[in-house]
Amino acid sequence: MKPLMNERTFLTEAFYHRAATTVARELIGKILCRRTNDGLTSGRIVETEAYLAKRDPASHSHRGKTNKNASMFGPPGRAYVYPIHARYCFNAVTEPEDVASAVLIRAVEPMEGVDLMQSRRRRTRQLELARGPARLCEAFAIDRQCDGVPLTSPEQLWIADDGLRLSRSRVGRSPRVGVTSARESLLRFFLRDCRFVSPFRPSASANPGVKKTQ
DNA sequence: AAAACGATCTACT
DNA sequence: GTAGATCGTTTTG
Repeated sequence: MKPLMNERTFLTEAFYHRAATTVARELIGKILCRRTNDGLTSGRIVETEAYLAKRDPASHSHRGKTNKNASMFGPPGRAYVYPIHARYCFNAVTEPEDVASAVLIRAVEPMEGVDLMQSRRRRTRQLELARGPARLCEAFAIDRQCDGVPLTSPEQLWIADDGLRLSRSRVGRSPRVGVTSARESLLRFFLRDCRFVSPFRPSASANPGVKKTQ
């Protein structure tokens, strides 16, 4: 496990202050880091999905600001964490304040704190530990208390850059773009342009719950 | 206070 | 590939 976590390389607000699709693509290969009383966990981001502010009916911000999606309307570089199906999903807020776009982190490849992750989830194969937006939240102990926390300082939750460079062309749009709900089925067009995967994504095979659309 | 709702997961074929 | 589980949160009566 080679790359040492240099906390001075964390991404700052300027990184997130750009188009959600750009941030989604560039987050591939970066390192999600989390520190709790239990210790440090980190992992390579291998799959992301942008949720656009306007004209994207799948975005939680699409029908305006509410208590629950408020942090999406806040400044970029903060967490938007939101409960679903008895678990949680983690987003990084992007673009200027009030635009309300965000990037969902869909999968991470565990690096540090694997034992801790395995104790938080039930013992699972390493590549399965944090593959899936709700799985990674469980592995990293991310819940509603993280909603709104800044990602722009290496304290409890941040994203680091260890210098790995993936060529733009190798960061592809997801070949498995699909639908996970009836509502999402209306959104194939958007998904096609908003999901990104790492060429080094673990387990190129099944992604449960995702159906083919073509 | 009860019911409905998920940007999902697991187990199993 | 899919059925059934899951439970915190919001919505409804």
